[in-house]
Amino acid sequence: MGRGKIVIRRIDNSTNRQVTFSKRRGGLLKKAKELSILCDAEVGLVVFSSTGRLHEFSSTNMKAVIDRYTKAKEEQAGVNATSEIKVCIHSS
Amino acid sequence: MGRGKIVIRRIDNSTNRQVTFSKRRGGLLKKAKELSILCDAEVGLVVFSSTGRLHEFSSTNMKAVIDRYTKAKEEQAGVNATSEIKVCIHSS
DNA sequence: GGGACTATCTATAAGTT
DNA sequence: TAACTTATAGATAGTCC
Repeated sequence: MGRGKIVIRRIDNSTNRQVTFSKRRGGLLKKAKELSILCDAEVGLVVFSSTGRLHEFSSTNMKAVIDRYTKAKEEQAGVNATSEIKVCIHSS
Repeated sequence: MGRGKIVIRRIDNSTNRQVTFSKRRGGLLKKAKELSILCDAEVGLVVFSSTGRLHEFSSTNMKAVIDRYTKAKEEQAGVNATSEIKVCIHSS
């Protein structure tokens, strides 16, 4: 978007990269917030700039999102483990 | 964007909410990826739909992002603790 | 570094099949 | 209901301060 089309690859010029980071980070955080409101979704977004600075958004609080994420992943792993067990039983 | 302007509030109609969620989730994930590439940033994004389904993007891997986030937060807390100690020393 | 501007590109709301 | 289409709102690249 903007005056010219750009290719999605690392911006070499560090000044331009910083400016683009600042603009797009704002846009991304805004859209994350909009999604959470419009669609009643729980969203957690963490961004570290190339200089190591942290920026974040969470619709509730980040710890809650991370905990929920971790649990969801554990459950997924559980399901996979179960299906692997089933596979073992079937193939033996 | 689109044929009409919308207000950012929860979409009541569940069908419309689901359609909008699907579209905007895609857009958000894409922009998160673009930011990470263009600006050499580390990004982690977690989205739970209102029905509880998990969607995610991470520029490296989510565990690494969460660990880095946790450490950054601990350091922030450390800095704050230090300044509070300083305040105590000064005021005593 | 941060705003303001604006031409242009992209995302998407609404409509259609 | 999910795709596909299209008109339009919104994001942003380039620019100047």
